[in-house]
Amino acid sequence: MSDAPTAAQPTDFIREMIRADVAAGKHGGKVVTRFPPEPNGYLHIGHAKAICIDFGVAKEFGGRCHLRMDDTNPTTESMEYVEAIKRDVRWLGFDWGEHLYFASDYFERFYELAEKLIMKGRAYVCDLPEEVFSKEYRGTITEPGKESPYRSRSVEENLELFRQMRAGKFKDGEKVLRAKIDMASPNMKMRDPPLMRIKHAHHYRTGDKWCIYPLYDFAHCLEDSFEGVTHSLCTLEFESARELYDWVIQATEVPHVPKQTEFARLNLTYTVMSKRKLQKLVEGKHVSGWDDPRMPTLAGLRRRGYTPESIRELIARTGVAKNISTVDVALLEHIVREDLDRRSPRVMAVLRPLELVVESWPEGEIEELDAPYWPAGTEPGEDVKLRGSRKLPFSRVLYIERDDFAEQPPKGWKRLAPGRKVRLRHGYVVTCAGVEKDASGQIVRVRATHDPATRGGATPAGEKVDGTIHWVSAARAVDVEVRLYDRLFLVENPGEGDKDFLEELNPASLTVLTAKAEPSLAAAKPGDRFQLERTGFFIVDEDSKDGAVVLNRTVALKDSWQKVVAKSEGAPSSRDVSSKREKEKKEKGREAEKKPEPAATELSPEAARLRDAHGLPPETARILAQEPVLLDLFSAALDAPNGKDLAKPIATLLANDLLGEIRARKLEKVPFGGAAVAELAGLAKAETISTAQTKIVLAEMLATGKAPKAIVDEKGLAQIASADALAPIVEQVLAENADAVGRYRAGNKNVFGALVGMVMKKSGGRANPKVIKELLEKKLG
RNA sequence: UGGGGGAUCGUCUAAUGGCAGGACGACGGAUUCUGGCUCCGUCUAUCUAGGUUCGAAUCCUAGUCCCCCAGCCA
Repeated sequence: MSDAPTAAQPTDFIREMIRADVAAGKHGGKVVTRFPPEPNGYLHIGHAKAICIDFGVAKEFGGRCHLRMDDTNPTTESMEYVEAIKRDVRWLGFDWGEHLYFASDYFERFYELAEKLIMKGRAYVCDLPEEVFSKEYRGTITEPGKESPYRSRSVEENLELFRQMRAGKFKDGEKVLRAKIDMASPNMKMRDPPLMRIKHAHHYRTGDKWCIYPLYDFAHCLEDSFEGVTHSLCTLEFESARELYDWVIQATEVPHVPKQTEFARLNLTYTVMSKRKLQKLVEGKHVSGWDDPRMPTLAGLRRRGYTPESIRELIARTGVAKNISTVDVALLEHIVREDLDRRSPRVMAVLRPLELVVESWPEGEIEELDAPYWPAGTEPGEDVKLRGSRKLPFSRVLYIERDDFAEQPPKGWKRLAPGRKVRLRHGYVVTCAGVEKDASGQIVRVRATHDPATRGGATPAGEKVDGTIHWVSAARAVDVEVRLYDRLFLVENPGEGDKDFLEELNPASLTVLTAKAEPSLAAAKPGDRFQLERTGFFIVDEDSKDGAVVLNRTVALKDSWQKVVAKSEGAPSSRDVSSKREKEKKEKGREAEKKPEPAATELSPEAARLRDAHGLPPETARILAQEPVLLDLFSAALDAPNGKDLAKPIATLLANDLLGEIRARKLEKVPFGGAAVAELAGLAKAETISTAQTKIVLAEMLATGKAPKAIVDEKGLAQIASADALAPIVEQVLAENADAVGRYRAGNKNVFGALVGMVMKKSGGRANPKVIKELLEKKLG
């Protein structure tokens, strides 16, 4: 993390794409990204993912990343949020340099481009009220919409009306500027989407200068273009907006063309991430504010004691992909413990005190013991201030944790109990001599005697203790407020199904205690971090005042004893339950899938004819019959000299290898004829080339239209089938991969394929796999 | 349902026709002046069904399930 060397450079589909773009010299090899929040709320850990990706890739490719406030909606935004966003991005560890931008600075340019669209006849002023357009004109996902009666207004009229819109002649919603695209588009976003709307509202930056404001789909792509953004990275829900993004760029004829790419947003278990839900938590006073330490906001996480390094590490470890996923918060907790372990000096505090009287210790005597801040073997990070050790007062009356004493200890108990001997950490070994109870039977005091030979907690050779517990001197303890934070919700996915997420709040997400702490803690300042031994990692809260320290628990220590206790109580953890449920659901789904018997699909007459005439597998026949391009090629190929004998390989070649290409590129014809296909099939049949090579040749044919034989000669693809030629390569591979050979001999038969592959690679893909196999089998016995 | 995306251990993710790998987690053990840290071991996966191939998570076909889009929010 902070000073640990980062593991391998992260790689993912976005970085791969950018690497390819740079290699191809797109945008002169430059990379410009942007992080574009709307300043209408606080950033949360989901935004952190976008920030890490946007700033991270820019840095990795030697480019730059802009921080841009996407402030096109005057009614929701404010300067307070702008400042909060800047603070949080900086805290996370990123720097935008001079590149801070505001969409609101581009309002005039948006307006000019809107007029341009009107003049090109690609936008119009529409008078339809919102609900009318939505109900009567937009259509539905299955039915096309119909055109607005205002769609055919003249350029002059549109221009005049649009200027009046700007001049404030109309009320909110009375008119809107629409793109003139296609009311029948299968993509709802393309059905004449609104570009500029009327809003008589004060904007926090432009004041009352404007009463028309651009909408996201019009503004965002242009902002990217204006700023020279090359890669506009956003989350998955904008996938269907990409077509419109490209339309606006093309229609406005802006010189710079950015490209949008989408990735999956970050979700975490046991929390909510949507702005709407977070707002409800704040407004409903379920939390103390946007920076409540239980909130997934960056401000909340910071106050909770999470480090920016730990958050960046979470993003790095969870990766970038397009799968919609929910990361287990246990991973974040693991990462922050790992990080805090090196940042947090160890001190002691007793959260739920129980008096322990050391009867063998003289009344009134206090001894200062030396206690190291760091356990042996733990290397503190560079930026920690507290090193070495501090003094710990030992006295006759101490406090220990109530949980560390049991009158009737359960099996496996490693703490104090009558007659048991434990080490008081850095203190003395004590033996429990008895308990005192009040009238109600409550334990109020534990009595013990100490062993003077164990000063500092040392145990003479051979001596065993039942365990080690933490403690503080009652005479010298300082009171500190301890805020124990736990997960905000009881369930992994709050609000899942039709549940109300507020009913799934964890009532015990905050416990406030007055703890007894060792005296050194009195000097703690806000931001200081500690590990309270055997309890958890804590940070000193900003609410602390002189003499009144407040500690927030960032994360508890792992507690394997608690797990034992929970298990003996027989309560399955919620995780077990939910994963079990998942599994059942999955199995059910599979059963349901299996039920319908594979109905023998009826072949069309044409497909049946192909199957019968050439002995084709039904599936292949069906594909040929329904794809005219393939069918033409097939019949032409049959007319080639050896075509009739190759009917089946030709058919599979077409249906299996060519079909995908045709569909992917939406080709209506290919640059070669049936004879070429027959020739290719012939080459494969004669084992002049291998099946894998067939695909390479086919791709080349598609690209250049050259004849198969010519391509094989030109690229030197002809197969090597001679054992004499291949034997040395096989020998070499075996010699270089002794470990793989070992695994094969040990029983991992899959290694065989890998060895074939290695020989293949060494031969430039030209070796005949059947011959390789024979050679390998002979060698490996 | 039209369009656009996605499906790999319980979770997240890798493998770009050639040994299904890593991390978290769970379980067991070693070590320990924190039931922490550290170390060792074990567990668990390619949505289904066909096809192509010497070889398929990856290519082809058909299906299943999940997500997004019908704000004048972003």
